[in-house]
Amino acid sequence: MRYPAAETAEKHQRILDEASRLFRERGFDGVSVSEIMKATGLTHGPFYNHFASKEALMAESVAHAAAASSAAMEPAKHSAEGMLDYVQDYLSESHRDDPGHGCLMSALGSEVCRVPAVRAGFTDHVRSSIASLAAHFPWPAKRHARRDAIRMLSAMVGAVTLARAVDDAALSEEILREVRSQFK
Amino acid sequence: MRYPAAETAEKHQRILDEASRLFRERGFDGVSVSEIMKATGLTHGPFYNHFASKEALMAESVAHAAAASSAAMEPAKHSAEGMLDYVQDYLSESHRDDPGHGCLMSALGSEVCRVPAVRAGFTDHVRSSIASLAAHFPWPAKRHARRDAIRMLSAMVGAVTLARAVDDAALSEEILREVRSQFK
DNA sequence: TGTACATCAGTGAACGCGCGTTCACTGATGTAC
DNA sequence: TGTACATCAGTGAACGCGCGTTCACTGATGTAC
Repeated sequence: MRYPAAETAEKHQRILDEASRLFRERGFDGVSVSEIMKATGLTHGPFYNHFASKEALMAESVAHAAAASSAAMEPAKHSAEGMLDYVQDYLSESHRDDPGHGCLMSALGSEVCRVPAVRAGFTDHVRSSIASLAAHFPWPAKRHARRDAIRMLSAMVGAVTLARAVDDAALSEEILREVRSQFK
Repeated sequence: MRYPAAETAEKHQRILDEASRLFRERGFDGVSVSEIMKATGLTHGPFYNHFASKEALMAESVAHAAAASSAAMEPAKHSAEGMLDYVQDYLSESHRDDPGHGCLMSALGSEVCRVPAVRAGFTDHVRSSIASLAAHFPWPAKRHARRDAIRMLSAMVGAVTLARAVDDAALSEEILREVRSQFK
């Protein structure tokens, strides 16, 4: 049956919300189109009314998660303390334990290079993350801000990735703690 | 038909060689059992003479790649220059472009937490990588060696992961270069 | 304003495909005598 | 040393399953008059 026009756009957003969460939690291959549609409360059929293919959804989901991530960082940019807290939260146990609502780069980092369709959106996100950290983090030397932002982002992404992968709670916490204290 | 006993053990090793290369290149879900067996020059049938399941192969492959990685680092441990070169090579374009023979952590980092069977072997590898870096890298302050090793490893894994994911050659090289110069 | 009809998002059965896994069979090797 | 037979890694067809994707159909909504 035909549905009110407004609902269609809203459903598109809901599919993206669920897809970007599930992809981050389970990886691109770990979630089926049916599961994503079920999570939005629909059957799998109308998926192709919204997206050309699963790969197209992956690409839009990455861009969607990137936009959400950037929006979440926005308030922190207004103060040095905000940026320090942002980095500390990034390296927290609660971020480690909630990949579905967390950073794209640490959740899907090693998969992105194998999915051509998502690389462009991912690259934009890396670029804007570096730029935001460089511009707003309270660096001791502004002249090296970009260089230092790249180093910090690498350490953040690596630390959260390793902290999630490791199955020893003490080691996982040690990794987060030691990288956290590097940027305090 | 029955085959010479010596060949069996050798084939087991060849399967592990190919599997650990292919998993690093394409991810756990990106390679089928048939492809791995074909790469070793066999049909897929005898796979189950060697391994209980694909998941068991993943676990052995991770341990196999970890052992190879540790062996490759061994000669570097004998001198400060060796360790400095090791880290520079890790952060090189050639390592970035050859995940199949490179570091487990940057190739499969974000997938490991979703495959319970491989986490133990992966954790051992993280632990031994931290210990080796802490013990042999020429740190300015030995007292903080372990802390500094954790920070360096996080940055190395994050940098190579991002450098591979990004589809902009200049940005990819910039990431590697800036993290390389941090440890020179 | 009321009626007739075209639209199109959602339904759910169905498609082909490749996956991990199983199995009856083969036949050179290793072993018992 | 020679012969008879058990072993078992490799073969390749086949299994069920879940995947991404398609499609004929439904029926409330939006539109033309």
